[in-house]
Amino acid sequence: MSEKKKKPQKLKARLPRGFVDRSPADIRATDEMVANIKSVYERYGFDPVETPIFEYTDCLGKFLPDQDRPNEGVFSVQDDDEQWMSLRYDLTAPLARHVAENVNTIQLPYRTYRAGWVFRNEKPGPGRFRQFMQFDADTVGAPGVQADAEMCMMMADTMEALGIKRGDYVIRVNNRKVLDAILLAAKIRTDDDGAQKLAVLRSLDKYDKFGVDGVGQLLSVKGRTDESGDHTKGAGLSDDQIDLIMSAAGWNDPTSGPKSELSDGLTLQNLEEELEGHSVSLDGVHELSAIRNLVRAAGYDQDRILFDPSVIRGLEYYTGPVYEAELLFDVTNEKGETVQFGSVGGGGRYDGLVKRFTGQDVPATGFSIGVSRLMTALKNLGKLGQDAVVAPVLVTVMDGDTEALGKYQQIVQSLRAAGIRAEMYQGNWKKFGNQLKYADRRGSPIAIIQGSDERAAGKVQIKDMIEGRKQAEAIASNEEYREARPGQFEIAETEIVPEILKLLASQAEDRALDGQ
RNA sequence: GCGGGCGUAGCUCAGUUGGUUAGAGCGCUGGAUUGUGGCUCCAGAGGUCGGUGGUUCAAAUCCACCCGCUCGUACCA
Repeated sequence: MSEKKKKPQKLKARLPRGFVDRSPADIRATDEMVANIKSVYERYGFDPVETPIFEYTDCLGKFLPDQDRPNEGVFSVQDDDEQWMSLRYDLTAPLARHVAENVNTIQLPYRTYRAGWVFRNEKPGPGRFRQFMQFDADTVGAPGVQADAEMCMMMADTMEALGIKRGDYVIRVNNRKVLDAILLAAKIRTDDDGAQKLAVLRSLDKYDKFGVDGVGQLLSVKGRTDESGDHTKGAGLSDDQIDLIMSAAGWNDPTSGPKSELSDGLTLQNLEEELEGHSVSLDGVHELSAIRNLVRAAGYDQDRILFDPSVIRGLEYYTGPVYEAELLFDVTNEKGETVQFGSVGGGGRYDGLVKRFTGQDVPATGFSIGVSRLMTALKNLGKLGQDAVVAPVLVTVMDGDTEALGKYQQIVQSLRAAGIRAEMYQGNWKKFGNQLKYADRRGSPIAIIQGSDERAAGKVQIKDMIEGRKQAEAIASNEEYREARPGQFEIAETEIVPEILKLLASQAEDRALDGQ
Protein backbone atom coordinates (compact mmCIF):
# COMPACT_ATOMS: atom_id res chain seq x y z
CA MET A 1 0.00 0.00 0.00
CA SER A 2 1.27 3.41 -0.84
CA GLU A 3 1.66 5.59 2.15
CA LYS A 4 -0.51 8.61 1.67
CA LYS A 5 0.84 11.68 3.30
CA LYS A 6 -1.16 12.15 6.40
CA LYS A 7 -2.03 15.67 7.28
CA PRO A 8 -3.01 16.53 10.76
CA GLN A 9 -6.77 16.49 10.82
CA LYS A 10 -7.85 20.10 11.03
CA LEU A 11 -10.67 20.85 13.38
CA LYS A 12 -13.66 22.00 11.44
CA ALA A 13 -14.94 25.35 12.67
CA ARG A 14 -18.69 25.10 12.70
CA LEU A 15 -21.69 26.62 14.35
CA PRO A 16 -24.56 24.47 15.57
CA ARG A 17 -27.42 24.80 13.14
CA GLY A 18 -30.09 27.27 14.04
CA PHE A 19 -27.58 29.53 15.79
CA VAL A 20 -25.96 32.63 14.35
CA ASP A 21 -23.08 34.91 15.09
CA ARG A 22 -24.22 38.48 15.35
CA SER A 23 -22.50 41.14 13.29
CA PRO A 24 -21.75 44.66 14.52
CA ALA A 25 -24.58 45.95 12.34
CA ASP A 26 -27.01 43.42 13.81
CA ILE A 27 -26.01 44.21 17.35
CA ARG A 28 -26.34 47.92 16.83
CA ALA A 29 -29.68 47.51 15.08
CA THR A 30 -30.95 45.32 17.89
CA ASP A 31 -29.79 47.79 20.51
CA GLU A 32 -31.56 50.58 18.69
CA MET A 33 -34.75 48.58 18.41
CA VAL A 34 -34.71 47.41 21.99
CA ALA A 35 -34.18 50.98 23.16
CA ASN A 36 -37.22 52.10 21.17
CA ILE A 37 -39.42 49.37 22.53
CA LYS A 38 -38.19 49.98 26.04
CA SER A 39 -39.05 53.66 25.88
CA VAL A 40 -42.66 52.81 25.09
CA TYR A 41 -42.94 50.32 27.94
CA GLU A 42 -41.34 52.74 30.37
CA ARG A 43 -43.80 55.41 29.33
CA TYR A 44 -46.64 53.01 30.08
CA GLY A 45 -45.26 52.59 33.58
CA PHE A 46 -43.63 49.19 33.27
CA ASP A 47 -40.42 48.28 35.13
CA PRO A 48 -37.72 45.88 34.02
CA VAL A 49 -37.00 42.58 35.67
CA GLU A 50 -34.65 39.88 34.50
CA THR A 51 -34.57 36.15 35.14
CA PRO A 52 -31.80 33.67 34.28
CA ILE A 53 -31.79 31.69 31.06
CA PHE A 54 -31.87 28.40 32.95
CA GLU A 55 -34.79 27.17 35.00
CA TYR A 56 -35.66 23.86 36.56
CA THR A 57 -37.47 22.04 33.82
CA ASP A 58 -40.62 21.43 35.83
CA CYS A 59 -40.97 25.16 36.51
CA LEU A 60 -40.91 25.99 32.84
CA GLY A 61 -44.21 24.49 31.96
CA LYS A 62 -46.77 21.84 32.17
CA PHE A 63 -45.52 20.49 28.88
CA LEU A 64 -43.24 17.92 30.40
CA PRO A 65 -44.33 14.43 29.51
CA ASP A 66 -43.30 11.67 31.84
CA GLN A 67 -40.26 10.52 29.95
CA ASP A 68 -36.72 10.13 31.14
CA ARG A 69 -35.76 12.69 28.54
CA PRO A 70 -37.36 16.07 29.13
CA ASN A 71 -39.57 17.39 26.45
CA GLU A 72 -38.24 17.54 22.97
CA GLY A 73 -38.13 21.10 21.88
CA VAL A 74 -36.23 22.34 24.91
CA PHE A 75 -32.52 22.16 25.56
CA SER A 76 -32.05 20.36 28.83
CA VAL A 77 -29.19 19.31 31.04
CA GLN A 78 -28.98 17.59 34.38
CA ASP A 79 -27.56 19.45 37.33
CA ASP A 80 -25.02 17.64 39.52
CA ASP A 81 -27.84 16.65 41.82
CA GLU A 82 -29.52 15.10 38.78
CA GLN A 83 -32.33 17.61 38.64
CA TRP A 84 -33.31 18.53 35.13
CA MET A 85 -32.73 22.10 34.08
CA SER A 86 -33.68 23.65 30.76
CA LEU A 87 -32.92 26.71 28.76
CA ARG A 88 -36.04 28.85 28.81
CA TYR A 89 -38.14 28.68 25.66
CA ASP A 90 -40.09 31.85 26.40
CA LEU A 91 -40.08 34.64 28.97
CA THR A 92 -43.57 34.10 30.32
CA ALA A 93 -43.09 30.88 32.24
CA PRO A 94 -39.96 32.21 34.01
CA LEU A 95 -41.88 35.37 34.91
CA ALA A 96 -44.67 33.30 36.40
CA ARG A 97 -42.06 31.46 38.46
CA HIS A 98 -40.49 34.75 39.55
CA VAL A 99 -43.83 36.17 40.62
CA ALA A 100 -44.84 32.99 42.43
CA GLU A 101 -41.53 32.87 44.28
CA ASN A 102 -41.75 36.51 45.33
CA VAL A 103 -45.47 36.86 45.64
CA ASN A 104 -45.20 38.29 49.15
CA THR A 105 -42.94 41.15 48.17
CA ILE A 106 -44.27 42.02 44.75
CA GLN A 107 -46.94 44.66 44.68
CA LEU A 108 -49.76 43.51 42.44
CA PRO A 109 -50.75 44.49 39.86
CA TYR A 110 -47.17 44.04 38.75
CA ARG A 111 -46.26 45.76 35.50
CA THR A 112 -43.00 44.52 34.11
CA TYR A 113 -40.96 44.08 30.96
CA ARG A 114 -37.77 42.29 29.89
CA ALA A 115 -35.81 41.42 26.81
CA GLY A 116 -33.87 38.21 26.63
CA TRP A 117 -32.67 35.24 24.64
CA VAL A 118 -34.86 32.19 24.50
CA PHE A 119 -34.04 28.78 23.08
CA ARG A 120 -36.03 26.19 21.20
CA ASN A 121 -34.70 22.88 20.12
CA GLU A 122 -36.58 22.60 16.87
CA LYS A 123 -35.88 22.54 13.19
CA PRO A 124 -34.59 25.95 12.19
CA GLY A 125 -35.62 27.68 8.99
CA PRO A 126 -35.27 31.02 7.30
CA GLY A 127 -35.93 33.59 10.00
CA ARG A 128 -36.36 30.82 12.56
CA PHE A 129 -33.52 30.17 14.92
CA ARG A 130 -32.90 27.99 17.93
CA GLN A 131 -31.79 31.05 19.87
CA PHE A 132 -33.70 34.26 19.45
CA MET A 133 -34.60 37.33 21.38
CA GLN A 134 -37.98 38.16 22.79
CA PHE A 135 -39.14 41.34 24.41
CA ASP A 136 -42.04 40.85 26.79
CA ALA A 137 -44.36 43.04 28.78
CA ASP A 138 -46.80 41.64 31.32
CA THR A 139 -49.33 42.83 33.82
CA VAL A 140 -49.64 40.30 36.60
CA GLY A 141 -52.54 40.42 39.04
CA ALA A 142 -54.94 42.29 36.78
CA PRO A 143 -58.15 40.40 36.17
CA GLY A 144 -60.01 42.93 34.04
CA VAL A 145 -60.03 43.23 30.28
CA GLN A 146 -58.75 46.78 30.72
CA ALA A 147 -55.34 45.22 31.12
CA ASP A 148 -55.73 43.33 27.85
CA ALA A 149 -56.90 46.47 26.11
CA GLU A 150 -53.84 48.29 27.39
CA MET A 151 -51.57 45.57 26.07
CA CYS A 152 -53.08 45.93 22.62
CA MET A 153 -52.64 49.69 22.67
CA MET A 154 -49.09 49.37 23.89
CA MET A 155 -48.30 46.93 21.10
CA ALA A 156 -49.71 49.36 18.56
CA ASP A 157 -47.66 52.20 20.03
CA THR A 158 -44.57 50.03 19.94
CA MET A 159 -45.02 49.29 16.25
CA GLU A 160 -45.21 52.98 15.53
CA ALA A 161 -42.25 53.78 17.78
CA LEU A 162 -40.27 51.40 15.60
CA GLY A 163 -41.15 53.44 12.56
CA ILE A 164 -43.85 51.16 11.18
CA LYS A 165 -46.53 53.39 9.73
CA ARG A 166 -50.15 53.14 10.71
CA GLY A 167 -51.72 50.84 8.16
CA ASP A 168 -48.53 48.83 7.79
CA TYR A 169 -49.37 46.77 10.87
CA VAL A 170 -52.43 45.67 12.73
CA ILE A 171 -53.06 44.18 16.15
CA ARG A 172 -55.53 41.32 15.78
CA VAL A 173 -57.54 40.32 18.80
CA ASN A 174 -59.55 37.24 19.61
CA ASN A 175 -60.66 35.44 22.74
CA ARG A 176 -60.04 31.87 23.68
CA LYS A 177 -63.48 31.80 25.32
CA VAL A 178 -65.07 32.70 21.99
CA LEU A 179 -63.32 29.81 20.33
CA ASP A 180 -64.43 27.49 23.10
CA ALA A 181 -68.02 28.68 22.66
CA ILE A 182 -67.90 28.15 18.91
CA LEU A 183 -66.49 24.67 19.35
CA LEU A 184 -69.13 23.87 21.95
CA ALA A 185 -71.88 25.09 19.64
CA ALA A 186 -70.43 23.00 16.82
CA LYS A 187 -70.51 19.97 19.10
CA ILE A 188 -66.86 19.12 18.69
CA ARG A 189 -66.00 15.77 20.26
CA THR A 190 -65.02 15.89 23.89
CA ASP A 191 -64.41 12.18 24.43
CA ASP A 192 -61.01 12.10 22.71
CA ASP A 193 -58.80 14.03 25.12
CA GLY A 194 -59.24 17.19 23.11
CA ALA A 195 -57.69 15.75 19.96
CA GLN A 196 -60.45 16.99 17.69
CA LYS A 197 -60.54 20.36 19.42
CA LEU A 198 -56.82 20.78 18.85
CA ALA A 199 -57.17 19.73 15.23
CA VAL A 200 -59.92 22.28 14.71
CA LEU A 201 -57.96 25.10 16.34
CA ARG A 202 -54.90 24.28 14.27
CA SER A 203 -57.02 24.32 11.14
CA LEU A 204 -58.52 27.71 11.98
CA ASP A 205 -55.02 29.03 12.63
CA LYS A 206 -54.21 28.28 8.99
CA TYR A 207 -56.75 30.80 7.74
CA ASP A 208 -53.99 33.27 6.88
CA LYS A 209 -52.08 30.70 4.92
CA PHE A 210 -54.72 28.71 3.11
CA GLY A 211 -57.88 30.85 3.17
CA VAL A 212 -61.47 29.71 3.62
CA ASP A 213 -61.21 26.77 1.24
CA GLY A 214 -58.04 25.44 2.79
CA VAL A 215 -59.45 25.72 6.28
CA GLY A 216 -62.61 23.97 5.10
CA GLN A 217 -60.57 21.07 3.77
CA LEU A 218 -58.55 20.83 6.95
CA LEU A 219 -61.74 20.74 9.02
CA SER A 220 -63.40 18.10 6.88
CA VAL A 221 -63.00 14.36 6.95
CA LYS A 222 -60.80 14.18 3.89
CA GLY A 223 -58.17 16.74 4.83
CA ARG A 224 -55.90 18.72 2.57
CA THR A 225 -53.20 17.77 0.10
CA ASP A 226 -50.55 20.38 -0.71
CA GLU A 227 -48.65 20.94 -3.97
CA SER A 228 -45.85 18.59 -2.99
CA GLY A 229 -48.43 15.85 -2.63
CA ASP A 230 -48.17 15.71 1.13
CA HIS A 231 -51.46 15.02 2.80
CA THR A 232 -52.67 16.53 6.06
CA LYS A 233 -55.37 14.62 7.86
CA GLY A 234 -58.64 16.45 8.34
CA ALA A 235 -60.25 17.22 11.69
CA GLY A 236 -63.19 15.04 10.72
CA LEU A 237 -66.06 17.51 10.96
CA SER A 238 -69.35 17.22 9.12
CA ASP A 239 -70.40 19.84 6.59
CA ASP A 240 -72.92 21.21 9.10
CA GLN A 241 -70.25 21.65 11.74
CA ILE A 242 -67.92 23.35 9.28
CA ASP A 243 -70.74 25.63 8.17
CA LEU A 244 -71.45 26.67 11.72
CA ILE A 245 -67.84 27.48 12.46
CA MET A 246 -67.38 29.37 9.22
CA SER A 247 -70.44 31.46 9.71
CA ALA A 248 -69.64 32.19 13.36
CA ALA A 249 -66.19 33.35 12.31
CA GLY A 250 -67.85 35.37 9.61
CA TRP A 251 -65.73 33.83 6.87
CA ASN A 252 -68.62 33.11 4.58
CA ASP A 253 -69.59 36.77 4.64
CA PRO A 254 -67.33 38.96 2.52
CA THR A 255 -68.02 42.06 4.60
CA SER A 256 -66.71 40.45 7.75
CA GLY A 257 -63.49 38.80 8.80
CA PRO A 258 -59.87 39.82 8.57
CA LYS A 259 -59.63 40.01 4.80
CA SER A 260 -62.56 42.41 4.55
CA GLU A 261 -62.47 46.16 4.80
CA LEU A 262 -61.69 45.87 8.47
CA SER A 263 -65.26 45.80 9.72
CA ASP A 264 -64.64 44.22 13.04
CA GLY A 265 -67.86 45.57 14.50
CA LEU A 266 -69.71 43.31 12.10
CA THR A 267 -67.51 40.43 13.08
CA LEU A 268 -68.43 40.80 16.71
CA GLN A 269 -72.10 41.30 16.02
CA ASN A 270 -72.12 38.31 13.74
CA LEU A 271 -70.41 36.18 16.37
CA GLU A 272 -72.91 37.16 18.98
CA GLU A 273 -75.86 36.38 16.76
CA GLU A 274 -74.47 33.04 15.70
CA LEU A 275 -73.64 31.94 19.21
CA GLU A 276 -76.82 33.17 20.84
CA GLY A 277 -78.97 30.46 19.28
CA HIS A 278 -76.79 27.67 20.60
CA SER A 279 -77.09 28.36 24.31
CA VAL A 280 -73.34 28.67 24.78
CA SER A 281 -71.56 31.29 26.83
CA LEU A 282 -71.32 34.77 25.39
CA ASP A 283 -68.69 35.86 27.92
CA GLY A 284 -65.94 35.80 25.36
CA VAL A 285 -67.83 37.97 22.92
CA HIS A 286 -68.72 40.39 25.67
CA GLU A 287 -65.08 40.63 26.72
CA LEU A 288 -64.10 41.38 23.15
CA SER A 289 -66.77 44.06 22.95
CA ALA A 290 -65.48 45.58 26.15
CA ILE A 291 -61.92 45.66 24.83
CA ARG A 292 -63.21 47.15 21.64
CA ASN A 293 -65.02 49.94 23.50
CA LEU A 294 -61.95 50.67 25.59
CA VAL A 295 -59.49 50.95 22.75
CA ARG A 296 -61.89 52.90 20.56
CA ALA A 297 -62.49 55.34 23.41
CA ALA A 298 -58.73 55.80 23.63
CA GLY A 299 -58.61 56.60 19.94
CA TYR A 300 -57.35 53.30 18.58
CA ASP A 301 -59.40 52.56 15.51
CA GLN A 302 -59.73 49.33 13.61
CA ASP A 303 -56.85 50.28 11.39
CA ARG A 304 -54.76 49.57 14.47
CA ILE A 305 -56.66 47.11 16.64
CA LEU A 306 -58.94 44.65 14.93
CA PHE A 307 -61.05 41.68 16.04
CA ASP A 308 -60.33 38.53 14.15
CA PRO A 309 -61.62 35.02 14.96
CA SER A 310 -58.66 33.36 13.25
CA VAL A 311 -56.19 34.42 15.93
CA ILE A 312 -55.40 31.28 17.88
CA ARG A 313 -51.90 31.69 19.40
CA GLY A 314 -50.51 29.08 21.73
CA LEU A 315 -52.85 26.22 22.34
CA GLU A 316 -51.63 25.51 25.82
CA TYR A 317 -51.97 28.24 28.36
CA TYR A 318 -54.04 31.15 27.17
CA THR A 319 -57.36 31.48 28.92
CA GLY A 320 -59.00 34.63 27.58
CA PRO A 321 -58.19 37.41 25.16
CA VAL A 322 -55.35 36.66 22.75
CA TYR A 323 -53.73 39.10 20.39
CA GLU A 324 -51.03 39.30 17.82
CA ALA A 325 -49.20 41.97 15.87
CA GLU A 326 -49.01 41.46 12.15
CA LEU A 327 -47.08 43.34 9.51
CA LEU A 328 -49.13 44.20 6.46
CA PHE A 329 -46.42 45.38 4.08
CA ASP A 330 -44.50 43.08 1.78
CA VAL A 331 -41.09 42.08 2.99
CA THR A 332 -38.43 41.25 0.43
CA ASN A 333 -35.67 38.96 1.62
CA GLU A 334 -32.01 39.06 0.60
CA LYS A 335 -32.76 36.78 -2.36
CA GLY A 336 -35.27 39.30 -3.65
CA GLU A 337 -38.27 37.11 -2.90
CA THR A 338 -41.40 38.50 -1.32
CA VAL A 339 -42.04 36.86 1.99
CA GLN A 340 -45.29 36.53 3.86
CA PHE A 341 -44.07 37.89 7.14
CA GLY A 342 -47.11 37.53 9.32
CA SER A 343 -46.95 37.75 13.06
CA VAL A 344 -44.06 39.53 14.75
CA GLY A 345 -45.41 39.30 18.26
CA GLY A 346 -48.36 38.20 20.28
CA GLY A 347 -49.70 37.32 23.62
CA GLY A 348 -52.77 36.96 25.71
CA ARG A 349 -54.27 36.29 29.06
CA TYR A 350 -52.83 33.42 31.07
CA ASP A 351 -54.78 33.25 34.28
CA GLY A 352 -53.54 29.82 35.27
CA LEU A 353 -49.79 30.14 34.99
CA VAL A 354 -48.91 31.55 38.43
CA LYS A 355 -51.56 29.47 40.11
CA ARG A 356 -49.61 26.34 39.23
CA PHE A 357 -47.09 27.42 41.86
CA THR A 358 -49.16 29.25 44.43
CA GLY A 359 -52.58 27.71 44.24
CA GLN A 360 -53.98 31.21 44.32
CA ASP A 361 -55.56 32.91 41.38
CA VAL A 362 -53.12 35.39 39.93
CA PRO A 363 -54.60 36.54 36.66
CA ALA A 364 -52.13 37.92 34.17
CA THR A 365 -51.87 39.14 30.64
CA GLY A 366 -48.90 39.99 28.53
CA PHE A 367 -47.28 39.87 25.16
CA SER A 368 -44.05 39.11 23.52
CA ILE A 369 -42.27 40.63 20.56
CA GLY A 370 -40.03 38.50 18.42
CA VAL A 371 -37.10 40.91 18.29
CA SER A 372 -34.95 39.01 15.80
CA ARG A 373 -37.85 38.43 13.46
CA LEU A 374 -39.12 41.96 13.62
CA MET A 375 -35.61 43.23 13.05
CA THR A 376 -35.37 41.32 9.79
CA ALA A 377 -38.55 43.01 8.64
CA LEU A 378 -37.42 46.46 9.72
CA LYS A 379 -34.07 46.03 8.04
CA ASN A 380 -35.82 45.25 4.79
CA LEU A 381 -38.07 48.22 5.30
CA GLY A 382 -34.99 50.40 5.62
CA LYS A 383 -35.94 51.42 9.13
CA LEU A 384 -32.74 50.27 10.71
CA GLY A 385 -29.07 51.02 10.31
CA GLN A 386 -29.79 54.31 8.60
CA ASP A 387 -26.95 56.08 10.31
CA ALA A 388 -24.25 53.49 10.11
CA VAL A 389 -21.46 53.93 12.59
CA VAL A 390 -18.45 55.62 11.03
CA ALA A 391 -15.26 53.57 11.33
CA PRO A 392 -12.47 55.03 13.43
CA VAL A 393 -9.89 57.51 12.20
CA LEU A 394 -6.64 55.59 11.72
CA VAL A 395 -3.39 56.95 13.04
CA THR A 396 -0.73 55.18 10.99
CA VAL A 397 2.66 54.15 12.29
CA MET A 398 5.75 55.17 10.34
CA ASP A 399 8.37 54.59 13.01
CA GLY A 400 8.36 51.98 15.73
CA ASP A 401 10.64 53.65 18.25
CA THR A 402 9.29 54.57 21.61
CA GLU A 403 9.30 58.27 20.98
CA ALA A 404 7.37 58.02 17.72
CA LEU A 405 4.89 55.50 19.15
CA GLY A 406 4.33 57.79 22.09
CA LYS A 407 3.53 60.58 19.70
CA TYR A 408 1.01 58.45 17.80
CA GLN A 409 -0.67 57.43 21.03
CA GLN A 410 -0.85 61.04 22.04
CA ILE A 411 -2.57 61.93 18.77
CA VAL A 412 -5.04 59.07 19.15
CA GLN A 413 -5.88 60.07 22.69
CA SER A 414 -6.44 63.68 21.76
CA LEU A 415 -8.94 62.56 19.13
CA ARG A 416 -10.68 60.25 21.56
CA ALA A 417 -10.85 62.99 24.13
CA ALA A 418 -12.66 65.06 21.52
CA GLY A 419 -15.20 62.27 21.09
CA ILE A 420 -13.80 61.00 17.79
CA ARG A 421 -13.49 57.25 17.20
CA ALA A 422 -9.80 56.71 16.63
CA GLU A 423 -7.22 53.97 16.70
CA MET A 424 -3.51 53.49 16.15
CA TYR A 425 -2.49 50.82 13.64
CA GLN A 426 -1.67 47.67 15.58
CA GLY A 427 -0.46 45.40 12.79
CA ASN A 428 2.98 45.17 11.27
CA TRP A 429 3.79 48.83 10.82
CA LYS A 430 6.76 48.15 8.57
CA LYS A 431 4.47 47.64 5.59
CA PHE A 432 3.01 51.03 5.24
CA GLY A 433 0.89 50.13 2.21
CA ASN A 434 -0.91 47.60 4.35
CA GLN A 435 -1.85 50.29 6.81
CA LEU A 436 -3.74 52.27 4.23
CA LYS A 437 -5.19 49.09 2.84
CA TYR A 438 -6.41 48.30 6.33
CA ALA A 439 -7.91 51.77 6.63
CA ASP A 440 -9.57 51.35 3.26
CA ARG A 441 -11.10 47.93 3.98
CA ARG A 442 -12.14 48.94 7.43
CA GLY A 443 -13.93 51.94 6.09
CA SER A 444 -11.86 54.49 8.00
CA PRO A 445 -12.83 57.96 6.83
CA ILE A 446 -9.44 59.51 7.54
CA ALA A 447 -5.86 58.37 7.98
CA ILE A 448 -3.29 60.42 9.86
CA ILE A 449 0.32 60.07 8.78
CA GLN A 450 3.40 61.35 10.54
CA GLY A 451 6.89 60.29 9.48
CA SER A 452 10.13 61.56 10.94
CA ASP A 453 10.15 64.58 8.61
CA GLU A 454 6.68 65.67 9.66
CA ARG A 455 7.41 64.94 13.29
CA ALA A 456 10.49 67.14 13.20
CA ALA A 457 8.45 69.92 11.63
CA GLY A 458 5.51 69.50 14.03
CA LYS A 459 3.22 68.61 11.14
CA VAL A 460 1.01 65.68 10.12
CA GLN A 461 -0.43 64.48 6.84
CA ILE A 462 -4.21 64.15 6.84
CA LYS A 463 -5.50 61.74 4.25
CA ASP A 464 -9.17 61.93 3.34
CA MET A 465 -9.77 58.32 2.34
CA ILE A 466 -13.03 59.06 0.59
CA GLU A 467 -11.74 61.98 -1.42
CA GLY A 468 -8.60 59.99 -2.17
CA ARG A 469 -10.59 57.14 -3.64
CA LYS A 470 -12.50 59.55 -5.81
CA GLN A 471 -9.37 61.21 -7.16
CA ALA A 472 -7.64 57.90 -7.76
CA GLU A 473 -10.16 56.94 -10.42
CA ALA A 474 -8.54 59.45 -12.77
CA ILE A 475 -5.04 58.10 -12.25
CA ALA A 476 -3.85 55.21 -14.38
CA SER A 477 -0.27 54.46 -13.43
CA ASN A 478 0.73 53.38 -10.01
CA GLU A 479 3.78 55.58 -10.04
CA GLU A 480 1.75 58.67 -10.63
CA TYR A 481 -0.79 57.49 -8.09
CA ARG A 482 1.84 57.25 -5.40
CA GLU A 483 3.26 60.57 -6.35
CA ALA A 484 -0.10 62.34 -6.26
CA ARG A 485 -1.06 61.22 -2.74
CA PRO A 486 -4.72 61.85 -3.53
CA GLY A 487 -6.93 63.38 -0.87
CA GLN A 488 -3.96 64.28 1.29
CA PHE A 489 -2.93 67.56 2.87
CA GLU A 490 -0.55 68.72 5.56
CA ILE A 491 -1.46 70.58 8.74
CA ALA A 492 0.21 71.58 11.95
CA GLU A 493 0.09 69.03 14.75
CA THR A 494 -1.77 71.48 16.96
CA GLU A 495 -4.60 71.65 14.44
CA ILE A 496 -5.35 67.91 14.33
CA VAL A 497 -8.51 67.86 16.41
CA PRO A 498 -10.28 70.84 14.82
CA GLU A 499 -9.23 69.79 11.30
CA ILE A 500 -10.44 66.22 11.79
CA LEU A 501 -13.73 67.46 13.22
CA LYS A 502 -14.16 69.73 10.25
CA LEU A 503 -13.38 67.01 7.74
CA LEU A 504 -15.66 64.47 9.43
CA ALA A 505 -18.49 67.00 9.41
CA SER A 506 -18.02 67.70 5.75
CA GLN A 507 -17.94 63.97 4.96
CA ALA A 508 -21.14 63.49 6.93
CA GLU A 509 -22.73 66.26 4.91
CA ASP A 510 -21.72 64.56 1.67
CA ARG A 511 -23.22 61.30 2.87
CA ALA A 512 -26.46 63.05 3.73
CA LEU A 513 -26.61 64.62 0.29
CA ASP A 514 -25.93 61.26 -1.38
CA GLY A 515 -28.69 59.70 0.60
CA GLN A 516 -31.29 62.06 -0.77
C1' G B 1 -41.42 14.06 11.63
C1' C B 2 -42.77 13.38 6.12
C1' G B 3 -41.69 14.48 0.80
C1' G B 4 -38.69 16.91 -3.21
C1' G B 5 -33.96 19.34 -4.72
C1' C B 6 -28.80 20.13 -3.76
C1' G B 7 -23.57 19.19 -1.61
C1' U B 8 -16.41 20.05 -5.96
C1' A B 9 -10.92 25.67 -3.09
C1' G B 10 -12.70 31.04 1.60
C1' C B 11 -16.98 32.51 -2.23
C1' U B 12 -19.60 31.59 -7.12
C1' C B 13 -19.32 27.60 -10.13
C1' A B 14 -17.18 24.11 -14.51
C1' G B 15 -15.74 18.98 -14.66
C1' U B 16 -17.82 14.74 -21.29
C1' U B 17 -20.60 7.71 -21.78
C1' G B 18 -16.89 6.11 -15.04
C1' G B 19 -10.47 6.83 -17.47
C1' U B 20 -3.93 9.79 -16.24
C1' U B 21 -1.81 15.03 -12.07
C1' A B 22 -9.74 17.81 -10.33
C1' G B 23 -10.05 23.30 -13.04
C1' A B 24 -11.75 28.71 -13.74
C1' G B 25 -13.21 33.51 -11.95
C1' C B 26 -13.27 36.25 -7.60
C1' G B 27 -10.90 36.47 -2.87
C1' C B 28 -6.27 35.53 -0.01
C1' U B 29 -0.58 35.81 0.58
C1' G B 30 4.04 37.53 -1.48
C1' G B 31 6.62 40.42 -5.25
C1' A B 32 7.14 44.47 -9.17
C1' U B 33 6.88 49.11 -5.00
C1' U B 34 11.45 50.18 2.42
C1' G B 35 6.80 56.79 2.86
C1' U B 36 0.69 55.85 0.34
C1' G B 37 -5.54 52.37 -0.67
C1' G B 38 -7.10 51.96 -6.42
C1' C B 39 -5.34 50.04 -11.50
C1' U B 40 -1.86 46.59 -14.03
C1' C B 41 1.54 42.52 -14.28
C1' C B 42 4.18 38.18 -12.05
C1' A B 43 4.39 34.27 -8.49
C1' G B 44 2.32 31.35 -4.54
C1' A B 45 -0.82 29.09 -0.92
C1' G B 46 -5.38 26.84 -0.59
C1' G B 47 -9.23 20.44 -2.04
C1' U B 48 -10.46 13.92 3.04
C1' C B 49 -14.70 16.29 -4.52
C1' G B 50 -20.03 16.39 2.57
C1' G B 51 -19.04 11.28 5.31
C1' U B 52 -18.97 5.92 5.41
C1' G B 53 -19.50 1.53 2.93
C1' G B 54 -20.35 -0.98 -1.82
C1' U B 55 -19.98 -2.03 -7.47
C1' U B 56 -15.61 -1.73 -10.85
C1' C B 57 -9.15 -2.90 -13.58
C1' A B 58 -10.60 2.31 -12.56
C1' A B 59 -15.50 6.58 -8.87
C1' A B 60 -16.04 13.75 -8.11
C1' U B 61 -19.13 10.71 -11.69
C1' C B 62 -22.93 4.57 -10.42
C1' C B 63 -25.57 2.29 -5.78
C1' A B 64 -26.89 2.22 -0.31
C1' C B 65 -26.94 4.48 4.27
C1' C B 66 -25.64 8.74 7.15
C1' C B 67 -24.64 14.12 7.79
C1' G B 68 -25.49 19.07 6.17
C1' C B 69 -28.06 22.88 3.31
C1' U B 70 -32.62 24.12 0.86
C1' C B 71 -37.98 24.19 -0.66
C1' G B 72 -42.88 22.47 0.70
C1' U B 73 -45.57 20.30 4.70
C1' A B 74 -46.34 18.93 9.89
C1' C B 75 -45.27 20.80 14.76
C1' C B 76 -44.52 25.48 17.30
C1' A B 77 -44.93 26.93 24.53
